[in-house]
Amino acid sequence: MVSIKKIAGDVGVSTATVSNALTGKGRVSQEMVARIQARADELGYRPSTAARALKTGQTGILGLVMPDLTNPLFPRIAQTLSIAAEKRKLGILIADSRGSPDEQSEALRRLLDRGVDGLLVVPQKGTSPEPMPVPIAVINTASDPKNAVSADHAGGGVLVARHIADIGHRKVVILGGDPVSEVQRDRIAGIRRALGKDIEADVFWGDRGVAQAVAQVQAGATAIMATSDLIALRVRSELIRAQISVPGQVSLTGFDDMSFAPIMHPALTTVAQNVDEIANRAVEIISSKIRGDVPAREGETVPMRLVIRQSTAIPTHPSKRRPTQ
Amino acid sequence: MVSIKKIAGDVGVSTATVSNALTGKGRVSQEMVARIQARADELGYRPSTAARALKTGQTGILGLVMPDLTNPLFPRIAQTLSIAAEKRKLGILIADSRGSPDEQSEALRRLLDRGVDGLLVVPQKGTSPEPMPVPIAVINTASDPKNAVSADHAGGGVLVARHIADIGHRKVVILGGDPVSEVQRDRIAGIRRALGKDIEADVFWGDRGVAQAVAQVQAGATAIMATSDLIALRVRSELIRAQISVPGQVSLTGFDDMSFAPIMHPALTTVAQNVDEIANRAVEIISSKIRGDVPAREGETVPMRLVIRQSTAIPTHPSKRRPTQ
DNA sequence: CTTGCTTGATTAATCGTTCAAGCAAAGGGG
DNA sequence: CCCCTTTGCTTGAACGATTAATCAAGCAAG
Repeated sequence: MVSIKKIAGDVGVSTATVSNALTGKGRVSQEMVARIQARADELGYRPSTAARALKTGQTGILGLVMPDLTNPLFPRIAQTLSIAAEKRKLGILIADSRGSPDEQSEALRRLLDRGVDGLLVVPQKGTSPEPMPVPIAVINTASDPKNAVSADHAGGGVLVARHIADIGHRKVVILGGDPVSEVQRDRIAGIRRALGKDIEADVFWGDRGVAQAVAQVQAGATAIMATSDLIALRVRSELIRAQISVPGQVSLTGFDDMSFAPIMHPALTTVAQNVDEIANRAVEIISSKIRGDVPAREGETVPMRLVIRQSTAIPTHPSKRRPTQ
Repeated sequence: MVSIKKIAGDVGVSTATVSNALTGKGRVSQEMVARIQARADELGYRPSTAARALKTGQTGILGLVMPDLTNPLFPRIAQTLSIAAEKRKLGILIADSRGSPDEQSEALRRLLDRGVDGLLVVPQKGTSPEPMPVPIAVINTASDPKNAVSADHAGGGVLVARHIADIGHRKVVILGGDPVSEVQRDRIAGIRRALGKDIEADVFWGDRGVAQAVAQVQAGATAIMATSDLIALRVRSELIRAQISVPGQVSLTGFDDMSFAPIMHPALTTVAQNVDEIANRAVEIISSKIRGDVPAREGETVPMRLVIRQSTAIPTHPSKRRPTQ
């Protein structure tokens, strides 16, 4: 390994000067900087992150904790996060909290032991991580806007609900996966708010809810609004089994615009998160906190985007349609 | 931050003794070890990874490079990898090579700069990473078995093909996504081998291939074997549009057992990778190389598993069935 | 009583970098 | 001609651990 010392020896200066020249900090003449740079390049010098970390107390590494790396949204988050982090010369160390809050704390501890400079946390359903010795950015917790960046889940709910209302549905089913999830509760809250009281809406949850939703369609509901594409796909299967066509007899919507949403049949109308924006803001928050600045736009929510595809349509049976005002 | 020095001062010994006591290396009396341990626990001592890394030259961090973090298989790989690594007290730093071989090299370089002890690489389609200054484990390259661990893609092909043959199909379509991918070529090779020459099989590729496959079904093919669940789902949509039922008129198979495979309709027959096994072996290879041992079972391939669901069935039309011998 | 071995601890160097403090030379102002 | 400031570089300590070398003491054997 070629160190600063080697370069110093070759060029005939002290190590401090080399350090200064390379980092652009102290006072070094233009000419000297050039000579040192040149030699460094020749030797293929790479600074030792370990030494630097030891001296400065900063590793340049961010820890990323996800509730379950198996989460279908994880790839996109991880990717954008890693790109955003890289721009700021930060690395990302991953940890999996495997479903349990205890494991989440464990994961955080492990990351801290590794000396991360900051933490990016997508918290376990229903938990909010305790205060940490390093800056932390919480992703997608709806409730607590402090140092958190989240999609506007309620706003997303409003978007789909309005779409469904606009095209004339008046009896719908809302289908959630797990009532523990704040995110899903927020989405539902948004949906209900936008539906208003003109429109009849039942809320069902989980696997049992899927069956209930189908039954409700047979009882006259014309739209099913799922809080996740995964749930929507499950419903879709049940609907086929029950010989109910989409969007002919019932409209179907999801959330998150997962990989399969555009290629399933019919292509699913859904609400997409602006993952890029979220990831960038999260990293931005963290890195400004690390620098000691006050992060801008902290706590602001990121708007979602309605993606209208083929799974939603005007209710066929005129009697079920809402009269246009 | 509490350091070894603080503990040494408190207990009244030298830092060397503390280091020895805590790591269990040199010669320290039982009693002294206990006292030091106790004090360390009281103070909540955490060794500085930076200092250790600087001195020993080992960071305890593995770099993970994936061709595209958006890959639907990534979550499972990342999760198992991170668990496997953690067992061996290793961390995982991620990097994304964003589709291009150049970016892949870039990503590798960045990880090396961060001082990783080893590299886990899922290579870009059609590339194999050049020799590296640290141990490397290549995941899912079919061709070069050297320090690589891969699913037995060809074997997986054999499995589905045999299944399809067994239930009596005799005219089938094989549908690939991208001919550049060695993995997909291997899968197809396995399929063809197992089909033998009794069975008529056409191979199509990409988006255009989807349409061709559907046409071929209309011309009498009774099964479509896709090299990925994603492609299978796409075909499924086209089949619905063409009013062709699955598995009634055509059987459909995929690869990889992705999240949506069990919940789409009909549930997809597919071939699953043993992701756990692959990840564990990869980490095992790396960590034994780091320790300087010769890794066991290097280059061996990991068997795939056929998951039979509802998308495959005996061809309905007797004339299209293969006569049972 | 001397020699030699074992045990349990210490000393001091080292990893590669950063950074405050210091210092010599040059230049400018009075 | 002297003093002060600026420039450009050096000195040396420090970060927190590891580790080879050393050493004192205790004990057994001869």
